[in-house]
Amino acid sequence: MSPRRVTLADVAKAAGVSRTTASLVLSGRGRELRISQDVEQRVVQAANELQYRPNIVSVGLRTGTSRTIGFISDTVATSRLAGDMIKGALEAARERGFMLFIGETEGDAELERLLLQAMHDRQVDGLILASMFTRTIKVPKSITAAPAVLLNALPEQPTPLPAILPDEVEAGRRAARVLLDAGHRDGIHLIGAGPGIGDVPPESVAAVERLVGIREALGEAGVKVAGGRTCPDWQPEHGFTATRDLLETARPRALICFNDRIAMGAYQALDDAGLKVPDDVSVVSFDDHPIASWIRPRLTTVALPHYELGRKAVDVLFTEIDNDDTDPDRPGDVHRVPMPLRSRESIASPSAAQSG
Amino acid sequence: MSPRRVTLADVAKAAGVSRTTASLVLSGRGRELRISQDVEQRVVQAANELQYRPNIVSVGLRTGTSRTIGFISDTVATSRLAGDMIKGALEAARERGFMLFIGETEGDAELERLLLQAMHDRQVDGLILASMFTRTIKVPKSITAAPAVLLNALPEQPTPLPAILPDEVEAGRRAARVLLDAGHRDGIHLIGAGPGIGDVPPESVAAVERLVGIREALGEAGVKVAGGRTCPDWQPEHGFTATRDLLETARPRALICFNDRIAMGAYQALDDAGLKVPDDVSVVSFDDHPIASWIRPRLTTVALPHYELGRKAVDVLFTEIDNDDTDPDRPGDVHRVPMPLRSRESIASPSAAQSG
DNA sequence: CTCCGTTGCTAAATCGGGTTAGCGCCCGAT
DNA sequence: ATCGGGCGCTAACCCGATTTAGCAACGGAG
Repeated sequence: MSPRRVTLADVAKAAGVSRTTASLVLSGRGRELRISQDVEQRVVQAANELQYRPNIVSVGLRTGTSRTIGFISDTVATSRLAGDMIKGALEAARERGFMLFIGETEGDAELERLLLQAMHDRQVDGLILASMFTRTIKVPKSITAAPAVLLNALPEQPTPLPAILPDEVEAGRRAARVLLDAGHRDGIHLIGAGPGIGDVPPESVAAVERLVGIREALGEAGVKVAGGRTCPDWQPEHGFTATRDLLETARPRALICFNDRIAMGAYQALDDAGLKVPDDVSVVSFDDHPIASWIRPRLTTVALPHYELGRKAVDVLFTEIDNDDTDPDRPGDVHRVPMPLRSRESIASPSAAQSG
Repeated sequence: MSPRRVTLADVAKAAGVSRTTASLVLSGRGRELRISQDVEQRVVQAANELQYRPNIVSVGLRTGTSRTIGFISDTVATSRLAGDMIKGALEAARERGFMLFIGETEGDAELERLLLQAMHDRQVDGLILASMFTRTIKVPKSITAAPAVLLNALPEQPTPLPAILPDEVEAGRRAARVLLDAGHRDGIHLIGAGPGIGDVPPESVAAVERLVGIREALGEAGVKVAGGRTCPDWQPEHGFTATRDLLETARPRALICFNDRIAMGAYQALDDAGLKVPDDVSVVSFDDHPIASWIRPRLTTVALPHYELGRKAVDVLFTEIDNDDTDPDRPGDVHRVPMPLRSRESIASPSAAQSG
């Protein structure tokens, strides 16, 4: 096919030295092993002229490394979420000269096992186990063959693996504070979870933590949640029905929607009821999904930092790779990545209208 | 760290044979090379008991392959588009025991060069060069080091690389036919491109081809496009302003929007003007973005088959890998993947109202 | 009895690097 | 003249597989 790759032997021959010498010079150990300036220069020049690049496969065989990390997620296709997370991981890895293997388990444990095997067979230097929505996962035990971190997930059983998660509690506080700052005190309703601390969809870490943050911040201001409705699935249609049902019995002044898709449904229900956002009802939400800036008025929302999560996962993974002396009994650190507020036009001060 | 991997030497020792024999048996060449049943059985059993898995890095060094393909795209983070494309490629690759390297160029030629290098250094068996929106790209010449295909992209200069693209012309015809079938003859306006064949955003293959298909299908039915407005960028806000401007001078009966985000903006403008979809105005669009089923009424749209595109790219790539005898002067085949219609609720027969 | 061919297996080379042990040379000290 | 030691470099082995070339044992033909 193409002209054979340039090998170290070619460089050595061109420079008139042994492969050993060429290897020492090019791996930067020439100085410490007293290779002469003259030889060093000849080797470097030969390498440049021949455009030599070391074959990473060969290096991998000798050293057991591959300059590669594996990114295993339950799905890569849900919204742009996955894309941004992968992008962050990709860039952080590239900065260190590492490539990314992508794998998708679709929640299938057997597939996950095969994928881990395939990655180990390729001698990955580390693994990222990612979930596309924040939740607890069962960590496969074969994971211990290489350093690993959990991304957007917490282990069901205690493990020494570090976890990288969005700071959902603080996000909840932030959403609540936006309403408080605008002057809201009454008629604050939740759509997607709540009002009680137990009213959350199963397995959703995000729901629990956001709810905790919301209740904390409101509580500190002496404000009570007026009501809340749990949605079985956080999709627009459920946001719509939950809000429509709410409007039959109450006149909310502000809605905290548990994600942007729910908020979109809420917008539709408010519109049907002839209520204007933000003049009649303020709306704040979570995620910063692309639609948040497509719907009108544009939605104020607390953003999931997907890109940063991906970067952070790689950063933490590299510290794991570097100090290999981790205590297998100490549970892994949990790293929280801040969720920034995106202020848009869906919040206003409560008018002098009726409360609910 | 972990107990050393089981190697072929371990299996050979356990079976009481040489590494050569073990290798022959396990690679299925035992029969042809007259290894006895007895020995074959001992080797297979030893391999199973020790849970032997060949080290792909080592195989790679010897054979020059890696059971890995590289997926290089301009960006992986735009909408779920990329995710589905990657997912399709991922599954098709996995079915053959291959893994996927992911890389992102961000449109930077230098980054692309480095990425290609990094992949060649890892001896990828093939490459997929993907674009996140259908367009023409400049093919880097170092690509020839391995079999490659273009995904969602056409080469600027003729190359022997095959290309995999959505069948946009047929999609255009399909969109037009939906309206014709519903009885529309007058007041059909285009939003995003047209009405003339040259009225398209630069570099957008999709715009040109969709427009061609639309004009063909309408022309065959003896129907003329009532008007069209080009959008500089296919985002909701531009769909909104284009539609708002249109409504100042015309009363359309049907809109063909060039993508779903534009259609979303069009919905907003129609709503502002007090026009109902689909009773006053029918709307058909392209892409089947998630929002198409979130907005109300749900949008009839001709779907981009991202998942299928990804699969197809891998399929075509493997035929390239298998017959290595490609003529470097013959231009590569162009494979078109059908774009299926998603019928929803945004189309109705034209009412007896005024035409525009 | 010798020669030859088949059968069943293995030694050794190979891929492309990294790493260890050590070789030859020159210089200064004894 | 001899010895010791630093200097500058290289031979040889290693990683874990595949593949080529070939060896030993056996049986049948001449």
